Amino acid sequence: MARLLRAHAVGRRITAVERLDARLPDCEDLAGVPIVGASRRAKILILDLGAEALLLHPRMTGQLRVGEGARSPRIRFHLEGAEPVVFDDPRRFGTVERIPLAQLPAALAHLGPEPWPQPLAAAVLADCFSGARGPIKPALLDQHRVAGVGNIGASEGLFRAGISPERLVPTLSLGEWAALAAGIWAWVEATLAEAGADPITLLHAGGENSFLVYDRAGEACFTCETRVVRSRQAGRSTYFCPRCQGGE
DNA sequence: TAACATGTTTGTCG
DNA sequence: ACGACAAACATGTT
Repeated sequence: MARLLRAHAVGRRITAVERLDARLPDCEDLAGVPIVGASRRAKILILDLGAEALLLHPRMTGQLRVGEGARSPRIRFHLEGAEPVVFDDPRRFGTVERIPLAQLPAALAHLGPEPWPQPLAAAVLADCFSGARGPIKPALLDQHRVAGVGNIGASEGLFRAGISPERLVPTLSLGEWAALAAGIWAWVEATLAEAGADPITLLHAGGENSFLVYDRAGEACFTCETRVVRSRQAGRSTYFCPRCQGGE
């Protein structure tokens, strides 16, 4: 989505903002403001508007679309010389926030380091989990430790690393932290490779995607044919191959 | 119908 | 103070 914004919106001027959901902030006064840049931190999209920053978080079901076709549009940014960018979000968990540009670092300060585009060094990743005692998978969802890994990414990263989601954090070796850093990185790469074909279309559970274990309970592991298991950790579904991710 | 859902924060409890 | 976890957000899908 950051790529989409860079390709489509950066360098253009906002001509009008149509807010269709009153829970989002009023953006009428952004008419005439140029979009200077677009970036991303964790899963937060950041539009640089010069004096302020616009933060968009898609959460569960939010998507960015260009032009018409949105099913549940919440806010529409009209641009000079281009189709509008629409924040389409049926479940309405997504957020839009306006902050002065100077407050941007503070607004993102709670986030742990990025596991992509540079894979985290094993020692750095291990450091992120200092103090954690419980199973690795729920800890991986904590944005303070590592940024941008959600429920799908945690299962997919652990599978690629060959580490059981039940493994207790203090028992992981340096080699396993390295494998996990590589596993998370590979998951992001695989996701972007598919999204790259059409930057507007996101991947969805149950749809066409490259999930190796997520949402595949009872199906054969692509590596060893063992049935993928679904369990529940901290109230969230976890998927794993009990053979490839053996141990505790 | 009931159960479950891709993300993240918040409050509660130990 | 810190870690762990259930609940909450609002709606759609199985």
